[in-house]
Amino acid sequence: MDSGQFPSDKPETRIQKRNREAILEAALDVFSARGFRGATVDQIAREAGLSKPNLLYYFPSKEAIHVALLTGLLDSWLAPLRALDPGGEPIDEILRYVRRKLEMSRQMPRESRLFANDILQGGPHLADLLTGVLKPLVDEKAAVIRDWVAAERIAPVHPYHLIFSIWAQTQHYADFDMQVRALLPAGENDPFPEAEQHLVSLFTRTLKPAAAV
Amino acid sequence: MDSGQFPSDKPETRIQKRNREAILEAALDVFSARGFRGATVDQIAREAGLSKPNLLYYFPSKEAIHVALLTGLLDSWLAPLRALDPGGEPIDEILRYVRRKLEMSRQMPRESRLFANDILQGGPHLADLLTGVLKPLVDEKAAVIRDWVAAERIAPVHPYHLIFSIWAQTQHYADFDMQVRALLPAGENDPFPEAEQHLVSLFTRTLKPAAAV
DNA sequence: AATAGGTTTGACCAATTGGTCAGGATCACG
DNA sequence: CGTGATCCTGACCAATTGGTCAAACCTATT
Repeated sequence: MDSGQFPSDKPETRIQKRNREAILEAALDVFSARGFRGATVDQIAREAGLSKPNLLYYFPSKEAIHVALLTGLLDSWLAPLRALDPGGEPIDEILRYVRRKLEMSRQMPRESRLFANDILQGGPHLADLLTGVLKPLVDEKAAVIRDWVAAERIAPVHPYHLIFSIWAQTQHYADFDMQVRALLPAGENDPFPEAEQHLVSLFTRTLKPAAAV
Repeated sequence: MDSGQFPSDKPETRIQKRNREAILEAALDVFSARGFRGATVDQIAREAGLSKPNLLYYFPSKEAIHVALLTGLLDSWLAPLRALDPGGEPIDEILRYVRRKLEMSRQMPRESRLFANDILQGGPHLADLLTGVLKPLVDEKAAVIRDWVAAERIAPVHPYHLIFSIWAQTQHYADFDMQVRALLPAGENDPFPEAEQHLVSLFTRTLKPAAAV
């Protein structure tokens, strides 16, 4: 149950770089669309333009590809939360976070579905990463929110559940895209502009403190 | 690509009833935990206490079990939304809906994950049901919300996106349960009471109209 | 051009999986 | 009790799948 992709001491060849990237790109496509078990190594290889044995020359196993993909993507996936600035204006900061997260659902729906697929099934490949790198980050930012509440700069709100609210609603537009488009009236084919308006308004109302003393 | 479970003219025997129920119960367990492709007929059969050929005596195929499960469950899954009463007090009605939906996430997480798994992957078995039965219902209730807004009984809000907000946040506690529990501080092992408080507060603030004239 | 190391492939394998089938066991009912 | 319908099973099958391997093929360096 190794993570694959250990950094060998030898430098990476041009070919290695190109193929590893092609594999991860193809794997993102296939894993996010069909889940870990639903994806086949053959599909990934074909989409990466390689033969199956050749793909397995670069990664020791299907699982290793999946883990390498999750680990490699986690950082950029968490960047918006990292950017939440304790020194900024609370409501601006949180709204910026909401907007960036929604933008990621729009631009990187495959990544969102990739994580969702794994967590939905108990996070067999993600659980460790979650408690290892996500939890400390969330604890840190939850503390920031708690302080903003204590200073009465935003309305009282449970920090962790506020974060869950942001995740749930923004990622919903990536993970459940099919449902969203199926249900929205036919006219508008791009849900995101109205989603942004809606979420900004919802969180503004949720967070604006009661009229100052 | 038949739906299975056509209503035969012959009446159902005791044994048929018992076994069909056992199969669907086992299938709910397995499909919700591993997704359609990740589930095996053998697992379902074992968990239902039957042999694989015996299970296939009751349902013609794995797909038929899945479809029968989804169709059979959809109604009870949508009951809370159906119960939204156009004649009731708007904010009470919506909050009651939020509470019932959250309660379902708590009591029926498997059903939530079952639907989530399918929609996540483009809804191969759910798309038709969605546009067929869910869409009319959502259109109807969105109209109710639109009227409440027009009558200034709740703050201005996009009806469809409000519904998405409710779904996303309540189902989050079922679908992403593993993540929620991994991230929440260790002390509290039951996220739901605080989630309810949080969501009630969030939607109250979102919906309460500006001070009356 | 030789050669050593990196890259690619076709052929293959064992395990798993969805599904079939012929026949045996059991049940309901006259 | 007998008999037809229902219920159940072991053995089997074809297809798919993750992974291996020896040999062939490139490519960079001397």
